[in-house]
Amino acid sequence: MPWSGIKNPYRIWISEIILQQTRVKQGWDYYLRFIERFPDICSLASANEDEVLKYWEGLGYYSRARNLLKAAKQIEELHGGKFPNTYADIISLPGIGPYTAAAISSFAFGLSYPVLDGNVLRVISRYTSNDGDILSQSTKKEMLKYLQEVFKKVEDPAVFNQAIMNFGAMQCVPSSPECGECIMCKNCKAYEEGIVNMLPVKIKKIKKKKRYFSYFDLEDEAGNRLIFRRDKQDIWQGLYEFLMVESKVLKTLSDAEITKTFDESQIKIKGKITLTKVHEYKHQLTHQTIIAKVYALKCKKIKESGDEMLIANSLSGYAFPRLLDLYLQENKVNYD
DNA sequence: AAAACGTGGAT
DNA sequence: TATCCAAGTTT
Repeated sequence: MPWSGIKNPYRIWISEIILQQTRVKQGWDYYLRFIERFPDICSLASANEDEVLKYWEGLGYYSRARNLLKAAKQIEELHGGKFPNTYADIISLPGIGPYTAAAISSFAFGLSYPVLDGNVLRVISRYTSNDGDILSQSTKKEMLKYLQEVFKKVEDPAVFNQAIMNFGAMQCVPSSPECGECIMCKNCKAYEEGIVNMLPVKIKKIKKKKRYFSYFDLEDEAGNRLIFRRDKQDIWQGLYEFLMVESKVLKTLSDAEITKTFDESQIKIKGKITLTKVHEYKHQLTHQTIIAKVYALKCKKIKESGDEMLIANSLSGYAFPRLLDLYLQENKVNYD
């Protein structure tokens, strides 16, 4: 990994945030680019949120990027720009929870805090044959208690944390681990009981809802486009999109309905709106399925409009959800 | 305390 | 195709 062996708390912080619910392969390039553009706390703290989000574009869980910026500012104000070196100060930063606080505390400062992530949860549940639901608070508490006991004998918390996570990622894998070759099998209770494949227990009930988005990508003859920043408490907060109407059911809008939508949004346009093409996308998220139609529209000129919207000639500085990023790439929109 | 938050790759 | 999973946190 690009960050292995690094002691720089800032870099460890960035890498740990990127790795939250994200595979190394997926986050690798993001880490390199992020570090290059924002090499230290100071450069991040003075950045603009749109740019930070642009560097996060496509990675998902965008609150991570927004919190990164907030935290950098907090470090500037409360800690004089120097990364805090106590667990209490670290966990008080936005975007940093128990796992990340323990990771930074041990990796950067050698403090004795056990990490408890998905890997560790799996390893401990098998090793101790604990069939509690690892998503429940009580099971996590139980396992953390177990680890804290173990940590009394741990000399190098950083090495131990790194080791147990790697062990989970490489040996004690979720499905069909090779227990016969495992160095821990002699003391593994789940192995002894023959229930390795039953563990860990995860009880989750996610109900997926379907949402239907109609996007209107209006471009004028000068190549200007109309975009909006998503600021509501919803998916993709802080990212940009075209004028959008959400509906309960899938529908195809007529030219008249499209024109009406622009009229109602009090957008001033010179010339008639003409439809070039309708693109369809299905986008799968954890808790919802987005079914989107993107109407590619042209007009003579987009005039100044309300302050919630933006008329942009180049879209390269704005972060878009993957769905729209795909659309922009497919249509070779001025996007650099 | 449960539900929401993204995306891509594996099963 | 559907579901699960990945170095979790916030509300």
